[in-house]
Amino acid sequence: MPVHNSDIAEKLNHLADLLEIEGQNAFRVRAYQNAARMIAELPKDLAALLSEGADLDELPGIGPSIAEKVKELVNTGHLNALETLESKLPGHLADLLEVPNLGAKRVKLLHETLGINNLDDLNRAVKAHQLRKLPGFGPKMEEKLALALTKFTGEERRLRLDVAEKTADALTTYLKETPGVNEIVVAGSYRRRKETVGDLDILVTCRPNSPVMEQFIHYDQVQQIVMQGPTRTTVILKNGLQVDVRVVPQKSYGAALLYFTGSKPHNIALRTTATRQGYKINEYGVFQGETQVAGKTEADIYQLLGYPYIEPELRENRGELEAALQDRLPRLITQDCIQGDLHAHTKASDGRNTIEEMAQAALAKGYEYLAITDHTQHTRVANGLDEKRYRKHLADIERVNDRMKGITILKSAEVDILEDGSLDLPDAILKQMDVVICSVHSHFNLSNAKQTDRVLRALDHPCVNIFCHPTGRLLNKREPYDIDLEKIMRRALQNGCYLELNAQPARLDLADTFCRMAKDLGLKLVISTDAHKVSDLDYMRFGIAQARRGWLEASNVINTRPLKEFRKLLKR
DNA sequence: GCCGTTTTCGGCCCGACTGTTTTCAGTCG
Repeated sequence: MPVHNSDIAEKLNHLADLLEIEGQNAFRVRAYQNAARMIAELPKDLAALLSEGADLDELPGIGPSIAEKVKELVNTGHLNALETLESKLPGHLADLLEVPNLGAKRVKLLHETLGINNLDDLNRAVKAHQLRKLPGFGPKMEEKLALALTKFTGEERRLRLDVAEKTADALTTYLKETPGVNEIVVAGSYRRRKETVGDLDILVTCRPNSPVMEQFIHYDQVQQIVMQGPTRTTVILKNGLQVDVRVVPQKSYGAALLYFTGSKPHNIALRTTATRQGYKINEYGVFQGETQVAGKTEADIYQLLGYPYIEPELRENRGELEAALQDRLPRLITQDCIQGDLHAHTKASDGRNTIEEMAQAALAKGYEYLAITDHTQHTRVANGLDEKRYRKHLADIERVNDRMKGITILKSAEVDILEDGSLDLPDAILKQMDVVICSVHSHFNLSNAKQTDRVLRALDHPCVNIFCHPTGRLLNKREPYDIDLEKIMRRALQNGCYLELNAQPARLDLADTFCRMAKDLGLKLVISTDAHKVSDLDYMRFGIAQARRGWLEASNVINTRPLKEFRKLLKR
């Protein structure tokens, strides 16, 4: 069975957990966690890199020891070091680390004194009041753990960005009503525009004695107060989302914003640099001795340390600090660069609005063009069009196009790629389209080789221009299908076609790391909303955010081009 | 275990809050 990066990352994380419980050096533990994170984010399979003879310890965070372990995993499917450790510590012990307020030290103590090996054991011990006798535990901790265990599912809960946005908007509006509040900003992965967020980090500056924390804990959506102090309060909302509010003085605003925006690895890297330069960074500012030398704005801090401003979407410690020093930071794409949307449905298949309504909405956005891309016959659930209906639909598009001023409607369809890689409409019809986009909507479970070949065959069809939502994933709902995207990208490049970054917040497909892979390969992308109604055209901003996370510039995205140039780029 | 424009050895971000303490360890972000 092939070993994927996610499997390797999971094993390394498990190894890190057990080493931590065993009481190993914390930095050694972190080395495994760092490597696991880097590997999980890598767009290319390590197994493939190894078979090409690549030197793994050239990857950041991987040295000789971890490189050896990855090799072992890829070649044998086993990891001796992990298995040895599992023979000493029960395999499910690491599950306990996921329980709030339990870290390595406490888990070790529970295991050694009460023989607790898993969540069930912990449940029993809590109910039997055995914990309060242990050193470092007491009645309060026992109570907290009991409460945590009733809700604990073991699954990490991350909210889609668009869902989190609604929660954040309502809460910040409410907090702004507090007397004395100056600035409120949602930082964290939300500000970095990650596709999902685990919690909300809200930063507040206010006059002294502003009752903002009181206001916060009395928000009607608060279910539980996790902790409460003068500068930091954490609650869980009724929808399960954790929210942290931090209050800092105005002179620390930039430092606090930088700190709470993260990411953690970006901050650690930045602080390490600061230390080398004789400074200390914390959330209150940059300090030389006792003196604050920067901190009012983020830009001041970057500048002091010798960096240009780094956009939040880039702060993942994926090379942005090095690029900044060498003046190689991308000029990230912005929404006003977009000249047209290349993926939109109408009532003809599963959309809610007419061709004209969609075109009017696109015109109102200032677009020069809009492709109408209804489904084809094979996607029956979406009322896909067969040849006969499609011919009539083409005529409808032409009629509306003749009537409309100020925008060009492009004749198109989201053509199904069938299981064998053939297309769902005859060539004679495809040839009449201005642009042909195609997608996988069935047979998600093919092997990597078959799925890849299927799409390669579609890309080899001379009429095809764009391959849509290339991995088929639905965030929190459906895993991506197994496909070799690097091969797909190389073929697209070779054939003069493109991949879509689908801006639907439930898809955001391509992922940021694949956007960057495309850029590195020299393949341009299209950012499209896949709108099924007029208001969905607003999803463009999620696509733009994802593109920015993938280091894309306007020049990497073909629907930033005016129509005339765009048409030229479609020629294969 | 990883890493290097002070280093191939000796570092590795830094602070808030809680509970159990009698001055602090553990957890978390």
